[in-house]
Amino acid sequence: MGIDAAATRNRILDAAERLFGERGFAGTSLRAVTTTARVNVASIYYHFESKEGLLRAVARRAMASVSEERHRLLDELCTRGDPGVEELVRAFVVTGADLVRRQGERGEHVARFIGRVLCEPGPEVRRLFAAEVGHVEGRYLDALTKALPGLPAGEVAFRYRTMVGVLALHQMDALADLAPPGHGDDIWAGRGDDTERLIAALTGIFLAPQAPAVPS
Amino acid sequence: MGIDAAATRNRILDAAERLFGERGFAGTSLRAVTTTARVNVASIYYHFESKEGLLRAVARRAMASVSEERHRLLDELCTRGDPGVEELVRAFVVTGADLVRRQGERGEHVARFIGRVLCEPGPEVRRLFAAEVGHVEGRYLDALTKALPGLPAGEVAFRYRTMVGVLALHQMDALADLAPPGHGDDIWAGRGDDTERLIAALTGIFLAPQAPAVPS
DNA sequence: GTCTATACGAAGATAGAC
DNA sequence: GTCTATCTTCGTATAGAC
Repeated sequence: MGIDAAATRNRILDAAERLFGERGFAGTSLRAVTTTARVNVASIYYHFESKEGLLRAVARRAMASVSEERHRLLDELCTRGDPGVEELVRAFVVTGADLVRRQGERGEHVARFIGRVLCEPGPEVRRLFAAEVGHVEGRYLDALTKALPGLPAGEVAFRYRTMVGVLALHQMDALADLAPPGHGDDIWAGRGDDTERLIAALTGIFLAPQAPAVPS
Repeated sequence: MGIDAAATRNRILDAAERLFGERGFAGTSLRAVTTTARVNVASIYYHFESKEGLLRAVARRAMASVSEERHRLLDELCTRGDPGVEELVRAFVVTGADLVRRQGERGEHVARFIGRVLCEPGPEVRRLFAAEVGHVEGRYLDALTKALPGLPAGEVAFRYRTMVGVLALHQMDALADLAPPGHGDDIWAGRGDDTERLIAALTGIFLAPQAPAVPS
């Protein structure tokens, strides 16, 4: 693969990452991608085989960015001894902002894209996501479990996934839109920097007492 | 509007509710809707003006079902004096299960649909959602604020919306899919009845201490 | 008021020249 | 590797029959 081939591939990935994030997968046509990437429709099929192949490639790249960032933040945190719950949550939440700081605009696209991918398409992509970020997830789960003695690992995992979901929605601004016209505008500004309240709320998830066992 | 016209209308609404919930809005073609509803393509345009009009109609009907259920549960709760945080969260979460119990399969469709609608399309539909369920939201916010003295109304609203988001993801099984192959299958069964752990986690959100003010 | 038939464009995908 | 041309299918929407 020549240098310009790689460049083409990357332009396609960049465009798709942004558009999928903004309009969703089903809502984005390949033609929209090729237009903003200034490439031919056929080149997508050459490089990625199909629209879904493109999605997978974008997803893998985006996850890789996030995973890398998460690993870095976690490493940093662990040099100062076993981190507490809130520190772990903070590191997790801050990843997005950190990505923006390090990668500029692309960081936002990555965050949006991941938010979308997490709730839009079929389960397949979510499972790809799960497989791709498995390593970091494992480290986080271990650290959280250690920080939360008395809470079974299964419970920690459940709450971890809840956190992932909340962060995804937050990253695509889905929560801010829920403010109702009459009641909410004044009591919740929305769109501000909600990082701190987000961290507080998510930490609360982990610190909640264990649910009573259900007979099932 | 004749009796069979209303029947056609309802068949369309039922089909759309289910399909939008399963495949998303952009991912569902009108042809798919008309096929499962056994009606002609034109009848959609006759009854709903456009695809988006159909979405709005489906959304309104679904919200109405949920709102009604929520009001009922909240009424019931308030007859026994001022409810606590956990009781409120439980009533909120249980609505989905209750809807299934009362409406059968349709309850599941409604839940899925609302989950989708909440995170898929543009902000417009989310705002429609917000407007439509505004009344119940107001009552819940009031009750929660009363149950949480010391937590500013804005903070309660933020956390309430976080709860709505988590429930939406949960209702479309988005969270269960995140279990990674190697690590999670054993420690979190997924797909079980997670109602109790969900209630515990969400209650934790509200009981978390307030975040320190951010300079902004 | 409701359905049949169909127009029209856009979508995903491919073959083959360069 | 990249682009042109084209195929097929599907989606939205309408005009007109009943």
